[in-house]
Amino acid sequence: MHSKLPRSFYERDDVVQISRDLIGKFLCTNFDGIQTVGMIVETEAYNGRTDRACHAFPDVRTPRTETLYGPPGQAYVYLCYGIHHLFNVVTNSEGLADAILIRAVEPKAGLEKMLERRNRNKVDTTISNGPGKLSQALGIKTDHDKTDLWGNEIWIEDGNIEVDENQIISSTRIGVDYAGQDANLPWRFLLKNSKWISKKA
DNA sequence: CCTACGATCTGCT
DNA sequence: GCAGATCGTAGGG
Repeated sequence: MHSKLPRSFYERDDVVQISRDLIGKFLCTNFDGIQTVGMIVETEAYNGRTDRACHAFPDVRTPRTETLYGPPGQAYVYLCYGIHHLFNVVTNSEGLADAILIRAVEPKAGLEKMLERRNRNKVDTTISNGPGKLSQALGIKTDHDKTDLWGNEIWIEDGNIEVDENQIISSTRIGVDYAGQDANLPWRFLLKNSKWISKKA
């Protein structure tokens, strides 16, 4: 049985642990009656209070970061480089701006639709091996910012894939050089031996 | 108002 | 390996 992750999954206070727990889970979307599914193989944790790399650090409330301060279990989708829609999961409790960036998925269902959205004609790893690419493949845009993850458009399922702790690799996060020392935090998590990740650890 | 730049991707060399 | 794309956001005047 595949079941949607409950609100309690996102409400926990350790964003790093939740990032690990998301490896192997299924990210699903359903727009206009067409479902697409990808297994999460790469994540990054961002802590709103201690982490310079987080958009909300140290306590920056702006129209954009309001989502991060909102309820856990919602999507935080923002535009990067004016082109890419990056999908994050808000965690912890309301008022605490923690989030997890989903960086890569292994396509599992709705491959035809993913190809169409990506403007490709053949499935290979480049279909979804990066945060901008997977959002495009799954049809996620900034319009979906603040979407609840237990609704009918975007959700995450437990696909009952057993992922042992030693199957998860950690490394430093990508593209956060601006964060000084915090760029060295090992808060990127990868499914070992997956060919669907964005870059090797 | 104005400016600088980004949790990236692609195509070309 | 590298430059260009492309625009919302944040911060300063």
